[in-house]
Amino acid sequence: MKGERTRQSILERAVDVASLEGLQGLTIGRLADELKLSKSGLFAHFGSKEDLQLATIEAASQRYIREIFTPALLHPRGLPRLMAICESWLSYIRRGVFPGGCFFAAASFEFDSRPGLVQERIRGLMDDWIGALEKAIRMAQDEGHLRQDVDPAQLAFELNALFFGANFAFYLRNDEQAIERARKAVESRLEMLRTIH
Amino acid sequence: MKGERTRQSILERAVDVASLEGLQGLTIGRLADELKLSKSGLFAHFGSKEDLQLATIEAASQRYIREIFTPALLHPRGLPRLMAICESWLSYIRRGVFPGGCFFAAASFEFDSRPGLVQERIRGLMDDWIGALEKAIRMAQDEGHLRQDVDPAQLAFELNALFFGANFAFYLRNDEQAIERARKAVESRLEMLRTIH
DNA sequence: ACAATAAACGAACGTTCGTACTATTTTGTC
DNA sequence: GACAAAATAGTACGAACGTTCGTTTATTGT
Repeated sequence: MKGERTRQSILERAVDVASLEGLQGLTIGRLADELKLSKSGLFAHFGSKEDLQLATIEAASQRYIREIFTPALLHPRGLPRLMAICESWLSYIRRGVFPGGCFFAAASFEFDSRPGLVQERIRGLMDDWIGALEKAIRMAQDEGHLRQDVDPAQLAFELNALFFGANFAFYLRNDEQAIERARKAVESRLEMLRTIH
Repeated sequence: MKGERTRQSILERAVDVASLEGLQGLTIGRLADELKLSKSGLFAHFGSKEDLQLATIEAASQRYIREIFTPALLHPRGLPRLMAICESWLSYIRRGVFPGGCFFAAASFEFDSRPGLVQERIRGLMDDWIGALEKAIRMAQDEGHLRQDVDPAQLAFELNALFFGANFAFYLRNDEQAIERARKAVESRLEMLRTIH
């Protein structure tokens, strides 16, 4: 099937454009021009703008998982894996996996007050992401690496906040030290909650 | 002058709409409809869409300063004032000062990769905000409330990240506990960096 | 090779966008 | 209350939006 290949190439580009201009700034005409496709030919792959947005979110999710999660799973469960996830996240910002910064941070703020299918999907994926962080934290407790009195939801909240903060400072403020600052904050927080010092 | 009054009422509404739909989702036609003005009548107050966006940012900035900064300045300089700023920020989210969540968090992520006057203004205001946080931290050091080896830029980064994280969790994830989590994280961080325990 | 199917195109739809003009109403001052 | 100025309305424009349609070109399976 050639259509599937075309669809994938459309979505790869759509993810990049959306990370730069937002999911609402992602327009079918512009996307078609950039890919040298006709508007109608591109449109036929999706059927509606909302469908295109949803498909773009799925494609971004795959990239996210591939770049952040899969590599981190190679590390042994417990604190090493949790730290690998954090490292992975920060390097994902530095490497510019999405040209406009973290796709999901941007989408989260863009759609946090816009009910609809798009919001629901973003919320679902962010729930998954925070849930995965919490799971990694719980594993670190089970392995005896982190103190038992740590609240996984609390720590996941804090780590995620530092990630978003790094994205903000790095991309908007052009603060080259942002990533280093986030790393330092993550490390000192985890160091404080370790069982063995 | 009646024009100035009209302009202010336009901007008040523009700030609310932009916090919900973004600065690019803020359209002149829609704004005119909501305010029962003609498109051209409204447009005449600004002269261009970009000017409207810039004026909206200024109006949002005034609201931000009024709601967060001015009340905090009533507290004595040093740790009390720094904590008041943090409290003020979190209550500003809970109170829904902007209907779509923090205007500047949203604008920061919307324009972090879109060069232009709007981005420059947002960057400038965010620099001011982080700078104000750093200043409050330095004052707390000068007053002997915070340890001298604290890096103001590092702590300001962390506090701001927790604020943005709270905004994210509260508005997108509907996490009622988000604000409490942020407060806890802020308090434990400040507690750790105090001179006297 | 050929028919069946899938994919892409081009033109047009109605709507909304931002912006430019001109006309009309409202306001403040003498 | 007349009059200039300021504020608002009205109309129109070209461009871009998402979407639909009928047609043409490529690809596939036999």
